[in-house]
Amino acid sequence: MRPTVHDIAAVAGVSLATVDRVLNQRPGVRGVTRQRVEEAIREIGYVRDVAAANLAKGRLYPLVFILPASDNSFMHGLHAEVRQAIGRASSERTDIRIIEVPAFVPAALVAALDSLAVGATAGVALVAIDAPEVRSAVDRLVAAGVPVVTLVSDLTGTSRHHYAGVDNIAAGRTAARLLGRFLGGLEGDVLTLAGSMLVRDHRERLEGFSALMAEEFPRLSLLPVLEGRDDPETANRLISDALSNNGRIIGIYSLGAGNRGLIKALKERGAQRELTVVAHELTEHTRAALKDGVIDAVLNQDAGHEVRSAIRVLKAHADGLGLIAAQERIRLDIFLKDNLP
Amino acid sequence: MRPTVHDIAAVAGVSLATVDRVLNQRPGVRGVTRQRVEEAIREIGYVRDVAAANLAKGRLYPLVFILPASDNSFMHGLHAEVRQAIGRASSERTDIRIIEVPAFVPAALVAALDSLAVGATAGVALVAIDAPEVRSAVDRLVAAGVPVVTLVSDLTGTSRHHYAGVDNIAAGRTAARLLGRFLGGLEGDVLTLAGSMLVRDHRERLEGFSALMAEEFPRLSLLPVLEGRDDPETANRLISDALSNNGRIIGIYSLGAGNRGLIKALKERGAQRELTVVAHELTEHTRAALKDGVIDAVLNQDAGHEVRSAIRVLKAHADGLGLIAAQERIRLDIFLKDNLP
DNA sequence: CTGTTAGCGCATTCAC
DNA sequence: GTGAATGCGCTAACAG
Repeated sequence: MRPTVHDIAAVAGVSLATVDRVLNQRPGVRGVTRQRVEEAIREIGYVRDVAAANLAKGRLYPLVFILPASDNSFMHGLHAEVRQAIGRASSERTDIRIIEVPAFVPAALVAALDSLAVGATAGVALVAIDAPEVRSAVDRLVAAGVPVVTLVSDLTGTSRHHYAGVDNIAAGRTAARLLGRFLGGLEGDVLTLAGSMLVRDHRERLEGFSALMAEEFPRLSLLPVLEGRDDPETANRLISDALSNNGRIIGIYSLGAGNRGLIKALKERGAQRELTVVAHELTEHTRAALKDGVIDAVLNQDAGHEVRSAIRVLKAHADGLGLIAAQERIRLDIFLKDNLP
Repeated sequence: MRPTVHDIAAVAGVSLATVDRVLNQRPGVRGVTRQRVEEAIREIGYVRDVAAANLAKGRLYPLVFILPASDNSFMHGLHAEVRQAIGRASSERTDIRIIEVPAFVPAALVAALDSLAVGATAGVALVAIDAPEVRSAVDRLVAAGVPVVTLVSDLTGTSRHHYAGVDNIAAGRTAARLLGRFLGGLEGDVLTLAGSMLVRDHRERLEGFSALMAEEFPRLSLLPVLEGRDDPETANRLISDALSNNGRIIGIYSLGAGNRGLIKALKERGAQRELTVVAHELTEHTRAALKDGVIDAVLNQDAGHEVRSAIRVLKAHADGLGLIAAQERIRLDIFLKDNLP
């Protein structure tokens, strides 16, 4: 049988209360006594039973998810995953609240972060915007002792504890290799469509894509990036115009959301053009386009995994526990029409 | 506050013991009383606190993993993941035992399955061999009330509760499309290397690969499958011979393990031949080969995920709980040299 | 058949 | 500073 607090108490020759004080680093124990208890703990190899502790404490984890109110399928999916997590709240001892903020507006994000009552929240997950004021707001929160996890888009150079999302530079490079190899030895122009260069994930994808393209596929030349604000309408217009004005385009990398608009534009061109297309995020739209052959590959991040991971990480951090690193790594999923889930 | 057994007892006007009997479907309760309790449960929306229940029971989950003693990196990795799970045993209330059996020997697997003391084991995970005697042994175990999960390779047509592994037909199709597209419009022969047609996963991969090749890449013709028994030496010899004897080979699909031998053969040929290669399972060998450009893509199943999933599923089944389906889906990972973990 | 009671491992009052 | 006692939600003897 695995040792308990009673065993510690017996070995150290103190009472349960004292053991507990030491375990939870609370004051009111003489240095010598503390030493004795800590030695006993090490000696018998005690490890705390978290489940029992949580039961006794009636512990709840009040978590906050700050999500952008973007009207695209990926963000809808992310919202849905958080709501599903809310549905599991009782069995996971979590109490999750969603704060919606306008997309791409740093001030709104800062306001949301600052609104959080420190002490009343055990952890925060946010889809970060890469702006200085957001950085400071995050740092303030962390300094106040609140665990913070970035979701989908990271915020480097801050003290956030963890990033639950894919490696976007690797994503860009992967997209470039797929596009380059799928195009064989062809020569022509490649179009890139982003949401906004304000968010780090999009910038990084573009960076990785451009770098590998330059290194390995010199016969393909990159057109200046288009910014569609992850909005289907805008994306549609931008792509349509570009295809009309440039007959040399043979490949497209859509690295943001709002692919509905892209797909519409591609379908309108129809069989006129043989294009190879790589897009991000598996949604009902990209899935259908993949099946139809309108899109050749979809790179994806599993929103459900990201949300579950963020929760695990925040909880673990809230009570100083360890994690299974491999379990928290968010993979870059590559979908062809053959391996759709 | 969420309702407890006390609330049920109060509403139903019975004692805790009776509530418990109903909750755990134990005898010794009159029909009417049972009804009354069940109604109270529904009325107040009670859900059992599993952690508290396990604490009170001192519950342990004695699980058994039956693994083949194959000498290849993938199986070594799988073993390692199970051992890591054993390291987490105390916090997960599991007691995991590994039974090693010779690879590809149905009788050994059957013996291992039959050796399991029913009642003393809360669940079994096994890398299945697709043979009739194995089927019956699994069915016997399930009939005796032991939850069974197949790992890596499935056993359809049995009553096993769950399969923790990838969709191997989809894997084969995906490999075919990658190879086909990477080869552009080239014409030539494609070689397939399997471990053994005895295991279902290899058969299915080949099936998916052949089907898609025939459908979409008629200019590539498939050579008869080679069986390397997942053994590096054998694989090396088979591949070397094939490459020497046939100059038309332009692509290779290695759908089993033992890739060390394949890679050695490829390196010996060196720059003499421009080959496009897709292999399975990310190991130190395939990873290095991917980086070197010897292999173009690696399809992988995350052994860690498979093991953790098998454990979650067995535990959930052992006490009749639900799962998060998406969390238990084992993805087909596609690795290019750019998105290696 | 049903109820009382004493834990599981830990945290937390409230005395001493 | 330290300890004894009580309870978290649930289960399992043991009585009745």
